[in-house]
Amino acid sequence: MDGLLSILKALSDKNRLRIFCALLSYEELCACQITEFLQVTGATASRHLSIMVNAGILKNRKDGRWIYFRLNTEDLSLEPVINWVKLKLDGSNQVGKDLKALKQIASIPCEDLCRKQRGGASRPNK
Amino acid sequence: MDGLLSILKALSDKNRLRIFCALLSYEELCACQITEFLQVTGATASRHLSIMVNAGILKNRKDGRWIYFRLNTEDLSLEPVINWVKLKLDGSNQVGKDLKALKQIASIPCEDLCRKQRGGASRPNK
DNA sequence: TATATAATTAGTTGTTTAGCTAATTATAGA
DNA sequence: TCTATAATTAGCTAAACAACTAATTATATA
Repeated sequence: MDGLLSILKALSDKNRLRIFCALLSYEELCACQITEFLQVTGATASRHLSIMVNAGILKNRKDGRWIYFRLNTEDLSLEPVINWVKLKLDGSNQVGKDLKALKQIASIPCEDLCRKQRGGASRPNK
Repeated sequence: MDGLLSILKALSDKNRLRIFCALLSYEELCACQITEFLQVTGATASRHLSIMVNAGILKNRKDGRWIYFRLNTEDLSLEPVINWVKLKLDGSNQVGKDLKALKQIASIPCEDLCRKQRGGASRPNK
């Protein structure tokens, strides 16, 4: 029961549910992309992601300085909840807006995105 | 998305998840039976139940002084989550203990149960 | 009609949690 | 090897929430 509870708690926060939905459409997303997507600090995004990883919902992989997150599709017992969320959020206004924003964010290389996040211009200005 | 979130929040509390599971095995349960089951005050049980009713997970019906709660099986979009929870909690130790306790509680008439809860003996002692 | 009582609602308290900034860790590249 | 930097962790604050007791509401029965 505790395992199920940790999954339910991981999904019962709006920002984490938005991450979950984003990863229904994107194979994987970098921490910096999720930070940009949620419009929170990197520390906050990182905490949300670690809650979801600890609950077994997400997996991650490291690629140099970047860490990419994806749904833990290896756990087949997550399939029903994935389908349920898809069913419930079909046509959702919020999801529509989020996917639109993600399309833009995913088109920016992580390097540029991170530069922007630390306050620089969106392109090197030398 | 807000509707889904309210369902997830309603299920992401241990006592409420226990109520949900109890109602997977019992067609309906009275507020006083759930109070006894959770071992909390009636006020606390009532609050949990109203959160679940507001989320659309439960329905209730009044029968005199007693109010009975049941899963809202009319909402077919709840089916996937019901099946998921069943799958996840199959063989759960907690559920086993709860069902055992419920068997005892459900065998007591509400009248006797309520008398016991307000501090009286389990049977009229006149 | 008056009293007893099941349930809910109001009000309070302690705990959990989401967000932030600052500090730390780990990796890439000069 | 040293510096820059992406991510995480630590520490803090404000908001959300679960539990309790007390007050209120609605129903049954003497």
